[in-house]
Amino acid sequence: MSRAYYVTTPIYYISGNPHIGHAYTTVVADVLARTARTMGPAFFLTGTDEHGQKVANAAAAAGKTPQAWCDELVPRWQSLFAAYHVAYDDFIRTTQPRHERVVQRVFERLRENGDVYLGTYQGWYCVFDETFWLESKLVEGKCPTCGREVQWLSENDWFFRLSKYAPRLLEHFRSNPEWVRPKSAYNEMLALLEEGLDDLSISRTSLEWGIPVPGGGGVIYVWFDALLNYISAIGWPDDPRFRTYWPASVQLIGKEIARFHTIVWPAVLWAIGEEAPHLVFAHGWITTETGQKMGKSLGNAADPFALADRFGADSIRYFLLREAPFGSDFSYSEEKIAQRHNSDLGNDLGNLVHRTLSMIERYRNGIVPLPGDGPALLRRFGDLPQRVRDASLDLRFRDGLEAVWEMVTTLNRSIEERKPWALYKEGRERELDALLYELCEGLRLLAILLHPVMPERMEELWRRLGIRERRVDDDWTLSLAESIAGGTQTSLGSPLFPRMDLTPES
RNA sequence: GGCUCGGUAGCUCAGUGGUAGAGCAGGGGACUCAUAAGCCCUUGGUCGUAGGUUCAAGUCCUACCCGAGCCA
Repeated sequence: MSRAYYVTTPIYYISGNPHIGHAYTTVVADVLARTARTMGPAFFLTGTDEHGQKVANAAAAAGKTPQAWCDELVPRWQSLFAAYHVAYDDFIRTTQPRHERVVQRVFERLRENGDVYLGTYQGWYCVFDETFWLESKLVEGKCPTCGREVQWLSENDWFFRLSKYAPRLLEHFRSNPEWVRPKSAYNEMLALLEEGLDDLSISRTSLEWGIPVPGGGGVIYVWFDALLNYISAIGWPDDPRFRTYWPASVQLIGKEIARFHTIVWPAVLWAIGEEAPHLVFAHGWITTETGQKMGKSLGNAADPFALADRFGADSIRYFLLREAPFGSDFSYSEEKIAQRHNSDLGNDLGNLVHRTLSMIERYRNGIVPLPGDGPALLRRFGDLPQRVRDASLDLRFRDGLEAVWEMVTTLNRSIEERKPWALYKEGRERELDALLYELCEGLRLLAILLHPVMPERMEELWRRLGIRERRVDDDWTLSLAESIAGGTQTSLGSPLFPRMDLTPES
C-alpha cells in the first residue's frame, strides 16, 4: 500500500506578472501529483505570497491598497496555471484568514515554548530583496545583490531560536543525505550549517503590511509567514487532512530559496512538534541561450501565455520536462521548443497516432479489430508503466519520457516492418487485424503513460480511441489490467501535434 | 576571499577505472499507411587546459581557465 502523497510549489510572490519560470515549477508539481494520483490519494498545493514591503510598495506605486493590488493580480496567476492545464487541489493566499490564524497560532506556540524571544535588530535592509545585510557585505553602501539603496533598521523584534536547532539540523542532514536534492544544494546547505547559525528575526515594527504579531508589536516577517502556508493550507494542527498528508512528500523550490526551506523550515516544524518534509528539491532556472537567468527583473522573461498560445501548453510542458534533467539549469528558446514539438511530438508520437487511426479508418471503417494471438509487440513493455512512474516520482522526468519513446519508436518500426498496406492488398486479414489491434493497444498505453505530462492532448487521444468504459487517468492497476476492446469505434481527427513552421517570425 | 555544481559530437545530454555513447540537427537510401512524417544506413569528439597516480583515466589526485550559483 502506498502512503498519501503531498507536493507543494513555492507560493509565488506577487510583485508583478508571472513568467515561464513560475509555470515551470508548477507544471512539475502537477506532473508529480497526476502521477501520484494514479496510485493513491495525492494533494497538490500552490498559491501566492502576498505580504511584505515589496508588495506594499508596488501597491502604493499603483495607488492601491495592498489587498486590492493582490486581489487584482491573483487571477493572473490562476489563469496562467489554468492555461498550462495545472490541476492543483488548493490555492492558498497568505492573506486568507485560514492562513493568518495558523501563523499567529504557531507564533504563540513558539513564544510559549521559549523558541521566540524579544531582541533588538539593527542593520541594513534591502526592501527589494526582503533581505538583511551586514555592513561588511554592502557594495558601496548598496545592496550587494541588486544594487539598490538599503535602509537602516533599528527596532525591537521577535527572534526565533534557530541556533538551538543547529545540532539537530546537522544530524538530520548527515543521516538523510538525500533529503535535499540535487546534491549541489545539499552540499551548500550542509556547509552553511557547519559554519553555525544565528537566531532569526521574525517580526518587523517598521512595516504594516503583514500578519500582526499576537499581542501587538509589529507584523510577522514575510518569510516566516510564507513558509507556514504548507501546513496552514492542509489545516494544521487538527484537520484530518494535515494528519493524512504531512510530512510533505516533495517540496519544490527554486535554488535561491534553499536556505529558508532546508534550514529555517525544518527548525520551525520541529519547534512546533512536527516532522520535516521528506524531500526538498531545489530546481534550476530557465535561462536564455546565453545562460542568463530569466526573470521579470531582468526584462528578458518570455510571456508564458503567448508561448502556450503558439505551441500549445502541452507541448511546452513536454519541453520543460524533456529538454534537461530536472534540477539543472537549462536554456530555453522558441527554436528549441519548436524542434522538440516537431520531432518528438509531431513526427514520432503525433504521426504514429495519425497513421494508426488512419489505417483503422481506411482498412476497418474505424473499428478496432479483435486481437490476434497475443500482443507480442507490447510484451517487452510490460514493465514500462512501473519504470515511468518510478522515474517521475524520483523527479527524473527525462528518463521516464525517454523510456516511453522507446515504445513510440518500436511501434513506428513495426509498421514499417509488417507493412499493413501490403497485408491489406494481399488479403492477409488476420495478420492485419493483429497488427492494427496491437497498435491501438499501444496508443492506449501511451495515452495513459503520457497523461500526467500532457493531460489535454492525451485526453483527446483517449476520446479518439473511443474508450468510454474507463478514464485515461484512472488508477493504473485497473487500466493496466485491461486492454482495448475489439469493436471500439475510433475517430481520426486532425493531427494531435501539427508541425510548426521553423522559420523565424511569429 | 572561502565553498558548491558544471565544462564530453553543431545542439540537448548519458557515461559507475577497462575499445568514447544516445537523441536531435546534417548527408545518403529504399518505401507509401501517415503531419514531405516514419524506417534503414551514415558523417561528426585531442572528453576545458597542464601535470600526476595507475598495467589502464572522460572517470581518481593537484593546479589553473571558463560558466553558473551559495556564503562571507
